[in-house]
Amino acid sequence: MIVTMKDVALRAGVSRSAVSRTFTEGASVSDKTRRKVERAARELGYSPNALASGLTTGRTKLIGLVSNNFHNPIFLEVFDLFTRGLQERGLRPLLVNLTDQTDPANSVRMLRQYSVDGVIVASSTLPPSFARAFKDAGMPVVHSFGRHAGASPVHVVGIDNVECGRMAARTLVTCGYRRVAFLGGPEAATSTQDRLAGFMQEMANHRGASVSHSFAAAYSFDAGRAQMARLIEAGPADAYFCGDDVLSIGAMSAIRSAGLGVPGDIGLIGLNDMEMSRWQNIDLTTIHQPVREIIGSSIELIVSMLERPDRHPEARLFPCKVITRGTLRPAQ
Amino acid sequence: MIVTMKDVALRAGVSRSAVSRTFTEGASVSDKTRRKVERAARELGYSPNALASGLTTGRTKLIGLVSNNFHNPIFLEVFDLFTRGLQERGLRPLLVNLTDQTDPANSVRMLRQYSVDGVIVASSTLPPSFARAFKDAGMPVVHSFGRHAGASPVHVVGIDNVECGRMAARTLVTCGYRRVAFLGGPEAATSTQDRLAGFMQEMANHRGASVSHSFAAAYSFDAGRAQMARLIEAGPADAYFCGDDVLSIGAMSAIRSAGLGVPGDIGLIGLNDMEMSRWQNIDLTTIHQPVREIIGSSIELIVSMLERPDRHPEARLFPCKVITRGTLRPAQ
DNA sequence: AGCTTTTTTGCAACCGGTTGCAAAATCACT
DNA sequence: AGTGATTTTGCAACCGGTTGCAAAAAAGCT
Repeated sequence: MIVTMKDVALRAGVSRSAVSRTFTEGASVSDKTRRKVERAARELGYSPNALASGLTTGRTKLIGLVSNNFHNPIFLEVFDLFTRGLQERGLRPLLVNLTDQTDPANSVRMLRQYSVDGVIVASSTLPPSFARAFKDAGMPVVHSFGRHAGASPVHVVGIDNVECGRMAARTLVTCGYRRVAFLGGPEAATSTQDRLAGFMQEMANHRGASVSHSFAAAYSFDAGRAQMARLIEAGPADAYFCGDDVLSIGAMSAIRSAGLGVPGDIGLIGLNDMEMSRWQNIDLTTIHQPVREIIGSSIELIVSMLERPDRHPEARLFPCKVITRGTLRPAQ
Repeated sequence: MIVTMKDVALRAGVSRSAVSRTFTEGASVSDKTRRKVERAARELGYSPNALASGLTTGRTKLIGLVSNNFHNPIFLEVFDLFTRGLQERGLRPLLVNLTDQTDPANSVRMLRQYSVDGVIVASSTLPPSFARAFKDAGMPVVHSFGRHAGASPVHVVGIDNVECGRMAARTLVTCGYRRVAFLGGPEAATSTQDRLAGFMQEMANHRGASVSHSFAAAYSFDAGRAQMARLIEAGPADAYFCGDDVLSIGAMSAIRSAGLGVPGDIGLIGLNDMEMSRWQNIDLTTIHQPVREIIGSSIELIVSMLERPDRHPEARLFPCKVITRGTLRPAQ
């Protein structure tokens, strides 16, 4: 059934080594035998078994793509870009879906069993320890959308969440809001903590303003809606910086359900600039995160790690910018 | 660095075979040696290499997950459910992102190189020939969200698109619309063709009504918006059955931008019932597609194919139902 | 042509596992 | 203890490739 190099060698009248060499970049083969082999391979429909070759070379061209964000619409774009980018470089994404219960050790073992060449952790909510677990197991790792924590032992590619918090605060102040608040994602998420920190830091420069904060249970529509409903009940602020776009949309829904208007009664600014934020019936003012650049850079990093696994870990942070749409009143 | 069965064998004072048998279900090992081996394995942090074992057993536990729908929000849920479901059964999804240019032969070769145990094609727009290419290459295949075409040579799990077309037509008629139309996805997509056929078929029973149809360039917000803008320009129908939910939302956006109302001036019914369709600022009446059941069934099928690869191909179609929300006027 | 240098080639060992087979060990029984 | 049946074990060959090494072939030179 399955055609191996032995079959090709036989048909081409050469040794198995010759076949192997024909299919390995930069190996020494004469044009004559290469042609013979290629012809035989074509006739037999042969293509080398990546797994078998990975066994000896130690290179499987498999990259673990680890994530726990399977509910945030922005991750559809993330998966698209990652899979495309990896494919273009001849790499294969092995997808790992981390549910809340999964033990890091478990995924580490799993990816080691498949001897992946590297791991991309794509998540803004996983703690840094997660990426480190892979590194400790000896695999090249890049943490995309991760937190840049002091001297991280692994590569981190993402945005400066603290700065985003400041940016949101400045924007709200510029629009003349006085009673502002942060409606964060899950309290434990590093991204939430950082955005809050930046937000508070910047607001501290504006003594006249009143600032508060609270957290939604998840980065999700329902969580945003529920939390905003609670806030309205208790007497809401004038404007909210929401942990991300889905959360913002949930909040918007709660506001409208309460008979209030956006931005008339309450202003909103999100973070991510996911595709649907520009949909006309959403039209969310938000902070744009350069997803494409982050992913491109992550892939570039993991590829370079394949050659130099000991490459010194670095943090690559990309600047974000405010996209003004219709959920904040105009700047004064 | 990497610990192999030889190391474990040495440490446990047994042969390599003994180690192998300890880790293979149902092999003959005495409790005594099993314990010795397990202890040594634990101390060394050993876990067997899935690729090496796949080489001899012919089972890699890798499943190719092939899709081209990386822009439709419903596919985030699809990927989530597939990866979870496969993981739970000890299988690993190898993701393949088909761009428009990719040649079927190419992906077939690629997946053969990694000797995947099976392939799940998850797409409503790919022609049946695509799934067949994998089957012809000798891999177990399931086409999820595919078309049930007469005697398909591969397993198909999905919905009856023709019946959905009829269902949409009946719903519009029941609501009293007289000038109705189908706003399809890409004309070439099998799902579009089938939905159109069913829609026309059912409308043929209602001679008083006027029916028309047109197609959007893709199942996307922009395509839906653009096409609806064109339709409004030319004088729109009273209600539209849209190819899917994203398309509907795009259409809705165009309608509102034109100063018209939904469902006041134009009614809309979508298909998919993706998560955001129930978001309060969208609130789309749509036909629910039982994604969870389709995926569960697909996985069950592919798993059963692992044991009996020659299993006779079947079509599993799940019933859909109309979810009434706010984009059609109430039934009369 | 004869010699040296360079390129190409096949052999054989190896990657990390699995498995048929026969020998060794254990068990059950008289 | 001795016998036969049953279980456990290690050997060795294999899965589909790669690669160091030395021999063979080709190329370059006088």
